[in-house]
Amino acid sequence: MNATLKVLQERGFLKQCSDLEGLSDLMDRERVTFYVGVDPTGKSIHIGHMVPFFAMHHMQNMGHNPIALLGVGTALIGDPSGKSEMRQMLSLEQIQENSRSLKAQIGRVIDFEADGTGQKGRAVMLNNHDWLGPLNYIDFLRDIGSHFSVNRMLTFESYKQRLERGLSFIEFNYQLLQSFDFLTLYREQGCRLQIGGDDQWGNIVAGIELVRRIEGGECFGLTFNLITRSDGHKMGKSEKGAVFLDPEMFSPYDFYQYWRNVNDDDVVKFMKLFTFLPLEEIEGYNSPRVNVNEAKERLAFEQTKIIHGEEEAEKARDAAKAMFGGVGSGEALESLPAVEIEKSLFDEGINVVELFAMTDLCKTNSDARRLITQGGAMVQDQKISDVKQTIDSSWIEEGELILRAGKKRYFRIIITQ
RNA sequence: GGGGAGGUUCCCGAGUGGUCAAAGGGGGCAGACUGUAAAUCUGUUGGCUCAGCCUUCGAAGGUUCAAAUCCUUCUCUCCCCA
Repeated sequence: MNATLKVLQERGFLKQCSDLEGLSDLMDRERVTFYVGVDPTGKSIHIGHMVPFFAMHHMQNMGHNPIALLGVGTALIGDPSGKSEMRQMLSLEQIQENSRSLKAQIGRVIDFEADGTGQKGRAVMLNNHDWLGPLNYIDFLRDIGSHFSVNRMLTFESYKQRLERGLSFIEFNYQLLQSFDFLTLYREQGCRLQIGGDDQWGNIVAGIELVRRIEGGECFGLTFNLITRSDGHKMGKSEKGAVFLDPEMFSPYDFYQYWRNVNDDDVVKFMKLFTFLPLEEIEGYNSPRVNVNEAKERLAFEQTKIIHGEEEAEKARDAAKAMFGGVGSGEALESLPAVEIEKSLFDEGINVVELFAMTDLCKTNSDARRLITQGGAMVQDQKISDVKQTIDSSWIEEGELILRAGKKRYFRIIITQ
């Protein structure tokens, strides 16, 4: 098998390939241009969306040329694959704004600077609105639509399910548009391969067939395992919602903690998929002699480094160590979420319930009251169980207060004049 | 256009005049157990000046001592027929 494919296989990416042997031969012979699509339906992608990009990273490093295709055009429609509900329609402006932030995020693992003269392949980002936008309906129906059989499409699992719940006509067209993307990239960029999550299998195959019918060209499809957690929870979902890459939406500290707390059974799997550590090194963590917690720390650090940079990763790691190791030192505390409160508020003391409600630890007073009643609230490492407790300036140390909700959530209050 | 079924608290989903802030499950939060894991068990899960009060059951009106439950209009969704 081709060396690049072997890497992907060993790291646990591969699920299906339209023609593994053929693709392997092609990749042995030449630098292959390949693409993956991403829908700019939100301001930030979350970690579950990153799998194909990590795969893409390895492929680029081994000399193949990635195209990250922003589905600005298709996002206006919505892909029915794997979705149980109709998607919300977004405005073009919203989508284009989303696209800008996505490119930066994808840039964390794909090198868009590489020009393809070195070992690395050349990477570009394209936008399918460029060719879907100007499409003429009649021409499209005649040239592309004629190649699709409704009977055939209805046999696809993704559509079958949607028939139960309802499927609008424009959503039904998604497959045609995605196939047209592939055709366009084949013609204009010499793209031979489309990769994606396994939920994209049907659409990818449709694209390959379209290229063969119209251009007689041979293209390939490769899908990756949809990542699941061993506890059955959805990958990329945390207590705080989806694990977004945007630090504004999901702080680097929480990001680190998400990986730090993955299931034992998932650590090695995730290291292979979501870090660039060499496989031999990862295997080292597979041994029962190694403490899983060391492995988790490594996973969390590496992953945070890739997405948020080394500095943030170190800060998150130090903060976590300080918090869970016992006493927190001043420096490490800096990456904890914090709020500034005026000193005067503490002159007469403030009720704990209100204090907690001012932080992100509790949404409302009731929420804070519950936390305290149930014994989960702490101020400066002292358990507070009385909702009437007052916190005054005598609690303040070194100009701050550390609040804690439960075992894992901390919040820093900085006292200002 | 005709006929039918529906819109319930974060989600799914009970509830068909007072005993409903609304069953049950999921999810979340907290506690116990631990390893900052999982599983398990327990508690909790609208808001507030919290033994009391206030706002919720698609929207607006109405009937009633009393409505998520009845009536009217509007609105949205789904299904069947054309």
